[in-house]
Amino acid sequence: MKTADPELMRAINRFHVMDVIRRYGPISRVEICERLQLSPTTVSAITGALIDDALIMPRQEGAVRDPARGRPRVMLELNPEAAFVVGVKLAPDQITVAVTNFRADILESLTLPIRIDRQPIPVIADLVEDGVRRCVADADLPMARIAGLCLGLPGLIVQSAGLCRQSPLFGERDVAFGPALSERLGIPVLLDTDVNLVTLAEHWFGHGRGLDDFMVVSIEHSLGLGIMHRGEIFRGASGLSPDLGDLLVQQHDAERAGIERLSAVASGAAIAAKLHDRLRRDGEGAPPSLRRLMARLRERVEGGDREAATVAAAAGEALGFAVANLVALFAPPRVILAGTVLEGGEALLRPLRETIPRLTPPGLGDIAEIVVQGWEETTWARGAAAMMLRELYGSPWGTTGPAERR
Amino acid sequence: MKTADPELMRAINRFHVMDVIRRYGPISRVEICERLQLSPTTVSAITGALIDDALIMPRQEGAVRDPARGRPRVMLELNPEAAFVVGVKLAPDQITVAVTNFRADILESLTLPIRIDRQPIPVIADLVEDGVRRCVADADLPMARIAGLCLGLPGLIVQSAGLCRQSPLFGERDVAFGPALSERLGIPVLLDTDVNLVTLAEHWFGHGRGLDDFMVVSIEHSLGLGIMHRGEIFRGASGLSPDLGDLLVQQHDAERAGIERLSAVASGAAIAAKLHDRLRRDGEGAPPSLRRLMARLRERVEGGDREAATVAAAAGEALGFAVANLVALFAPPRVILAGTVLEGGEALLRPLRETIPRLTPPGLGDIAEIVVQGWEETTWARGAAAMMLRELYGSPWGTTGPAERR
DNA sequence: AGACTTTTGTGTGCGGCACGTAAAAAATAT
DNA sequence: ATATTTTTTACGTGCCGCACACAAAAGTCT
Repeated sequence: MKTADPELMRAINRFHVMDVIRRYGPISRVEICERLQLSPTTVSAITGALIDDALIMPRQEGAVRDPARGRPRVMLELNPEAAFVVGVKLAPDQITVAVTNFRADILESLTLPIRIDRQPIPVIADLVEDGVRRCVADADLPMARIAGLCLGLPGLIVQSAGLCRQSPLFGERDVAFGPALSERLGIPVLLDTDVNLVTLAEHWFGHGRGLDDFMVVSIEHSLGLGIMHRGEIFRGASGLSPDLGDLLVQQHDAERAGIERLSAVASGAAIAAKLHDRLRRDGEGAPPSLRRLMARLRERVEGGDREAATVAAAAGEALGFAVANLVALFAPPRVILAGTVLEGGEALLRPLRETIPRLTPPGLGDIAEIVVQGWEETTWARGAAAMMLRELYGSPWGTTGPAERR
Repeated sequence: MKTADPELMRAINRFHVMDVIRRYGPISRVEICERLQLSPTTVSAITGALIDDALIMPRQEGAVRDPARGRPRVMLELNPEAAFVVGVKLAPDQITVAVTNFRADILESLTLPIRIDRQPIPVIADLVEDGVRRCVADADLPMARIAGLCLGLPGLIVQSAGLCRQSPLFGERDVAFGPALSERLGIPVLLDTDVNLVTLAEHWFGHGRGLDDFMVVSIEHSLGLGIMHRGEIFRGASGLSPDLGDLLVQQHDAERAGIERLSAVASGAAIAAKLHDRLRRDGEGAPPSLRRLMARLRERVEGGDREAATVAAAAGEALGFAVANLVALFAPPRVILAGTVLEGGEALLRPLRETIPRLTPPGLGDIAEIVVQGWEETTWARGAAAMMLRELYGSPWGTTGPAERR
């Protein structure tokens, strides 16, 4: 923790004001005073400075109040054009790019269904750079107006350094992908786990709104775990976010009992591998995308394919085991399940839903509520934007918080 | 997070100065300036106030410096008599009480080998009250000079409320033991998990010194898990500390495969239960204390008792599994193993030591260093003192940090 | 040896900045 | 015009940092 000086004090309060305007805006100065327990003087000074910086702007209309007497309130809101940011998500089979404004509204997005899995790093960087430049151009913005970029990908990431320690997408370890992109595009680049972006998005706009503690489990090609803990994204000691795939589970189906990494049982990649075998045996080709594959899984299970059902059930139970352990540790009031694999249907979901309460410790069982979040391509993009915007808001100590539903 | 005002600013800096003096004291004002990057003016003002409050005191001697020229430094150090606190630890078979001064030096301690397990709550409270009053009297202090008491016990504790949600020591749930004791003794009482006290003690004085991230696994009657995360004791969402015993493990010994709570395999209580059967069968009486029991376990294993060895090995492996999972989540640079059960010897320790690196994810394997801490009765007592002192230091946001070895 | 210089640590006015209180000004409804 | 509510302005307090003065010892010159 830093020592305090007037500058820090100002930064803290300025950030709070920004944050309240983002969450509850349009909002008047008096209301900000109430929410933050700051004096009108301070609020006026800070909002004045923010208006001068064009980060927020006043709006005359809409100042309704019950007894509409007295001087009308001047509502303040974020200036959507104060900054623009780019969010990028890398997955094994696609690159997605989105441009948002200062309110994390998506202005333009672009999906490239390209298999980047195991491509050389410079090639991936090329693809990302092209995608970003194209998307920014489509949004009718010059690169100079882009304040920053946030890129999410699966793996072990040291966010602070923009370093990818390890990822299923990269053949190499310890890739400084953040600095490399920053160099290419000439803008600040944040690197983070894809699931952390979704976690932040859920916090600002989704099921995590109003909650300072919740957990997101994403089940795509890789498994991801995002933890919101006391309003901050939880990162392990080295700044590494925890990797759900590295958790160990017990296999309790009889044939091969033993300890395995969760990613070997329940990830999209693992399920795909097991299903590919099955499909090939039956003379079917492998579907091109994870989404298609999951649709195929569901068809098969509904068609009575026992083997496919077993694969799905094993995955669901293993996930349940892991989630129950996580609940025991973090006691989150809500667990959000997300990811393409959930489209595999009830064959996977039912065992998962049943296992979690069964294995959760009795004292905590009533605490965690399980929510399944239909995956929207836009969710993560807003998350990436939010992650970058949080930097721009100038947070003195980290995360911000959820937006009010309006 | 609070909004900032000059008062908070002062509180932050004042706390920092206190903390630096505790960690590195005796220390001169200049050195404080260097460490905290505060101006001499500020440091002088703050130390002046602290001296006025008799929390710290100057000391002329010992102001050595390489080229011993110029005005000699006035060293500042904590005033050991600024406050006194009491630490209490409850275990199923004993109550331990210690009185410490403002530097967490133990002045007087007292161990009552009483089985409190399942006694009615008021009886336990009586015993604690008596023990505390006696120990304070032995330290030649009137109760009025005791600034507070911190009590550690196994179970699920909501520290902020002094509430014991659940404990192996109490027959009831949701016992407001903190307020009850506070009422009886007329002093502030903090309630916390016993392992959190040890964790804080390790941070201030032990193997966690200088580390902002580490984990403590305590293996006594119950299993305990203490996590130091970014210099703060990690608590789950509801303020509950995670309970290691609630973690799930796979039993991979053939006879009864399946999912079990770790506490059913590796806790002192579980081992004791299994061993009692064995001892009774052989016509031996059950040893009175956990420590004795563990000695017996070791004798047996060294004497070639296969069944005892199996019990120990199963416990070790299950613990290893759990710890490996925790390492995957928190990536702590160090894991401290502590607790009476470790005195059970290599039969338990070896499998534990072997399992952890085997199951730790490859990317993190080199990160976590495993340390076995010989259990000292004094450790937790200093922890309890530290926990209470931290409050007295007036921390604006939580924990402090390690002391410098001198 | 004694006075002077050098060196370093500590305390004191002063300005800057941020917050808060109180009162004035602004802007509308009655 | 009056009442009411919001916002701004004027002023006071507290804290930090700067520059400087003061304090105390070691070295140095006469």
